Amino acid sequence: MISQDEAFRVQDELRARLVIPSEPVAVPPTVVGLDVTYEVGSDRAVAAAVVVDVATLAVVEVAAFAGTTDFPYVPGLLAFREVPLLTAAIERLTTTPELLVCDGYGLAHPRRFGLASHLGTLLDLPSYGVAKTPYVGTFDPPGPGRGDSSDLIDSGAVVGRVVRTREGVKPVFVSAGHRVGLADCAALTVRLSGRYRIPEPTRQADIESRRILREWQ
DNA sequence: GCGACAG
DNA sequence: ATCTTGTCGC
Repeated sequence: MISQDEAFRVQDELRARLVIPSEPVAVPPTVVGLDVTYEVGSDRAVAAAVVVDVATLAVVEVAAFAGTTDFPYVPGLLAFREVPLLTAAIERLTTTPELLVCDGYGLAHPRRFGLASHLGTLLDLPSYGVAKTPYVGTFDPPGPGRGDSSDLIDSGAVVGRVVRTREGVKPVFVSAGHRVGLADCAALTVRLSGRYRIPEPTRQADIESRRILREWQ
């Protein structure tokens, strides 16, 4: 396992490859939702990569990787815990991944390099993060309706958007990862959310990784 | 120094 | 993250 100082250096090196376009990018026909479920009291875990059709929100393909983590959970270093498992799951897909939807943050991170940015630059794929709870930054509550959103601001910079995916539910925290701008990420999050607060790709990845871990142990 | 801290 | 079902409410 690498040290925290080494992990910081890896983040600095990978951040040099980061590309955040200021113009909108085309929405791909499919996206890949990602999540990891851990076994209680051990370092065994299952990562799931779920391909979702953007037009219908239907699950097109599920791939998973069961293994062990070698890095503890450290806020700000989540990528070092989850990226090896997630990349292994992504490599098992037969569908070509076009855009990664991660459970966590991208640029809304203490060093502007969360899990979504890490995975995106490593695989050179468009990526962004959807988190369920705040981490860095301040924000005003978004309006009450589906699609309402507000800026997530850290150190004077807009690092993400707080997005209401359903009327009357807690918002989610969206930030760009790599090769996609924040406005696209926020709009896509609303498009990818149907009946639930969590957008379908990461919601299905959560469900699948749980189910596979349950059957695997 | 103290508390807070994605999953 | 994880331990966990039903239940209240829109």
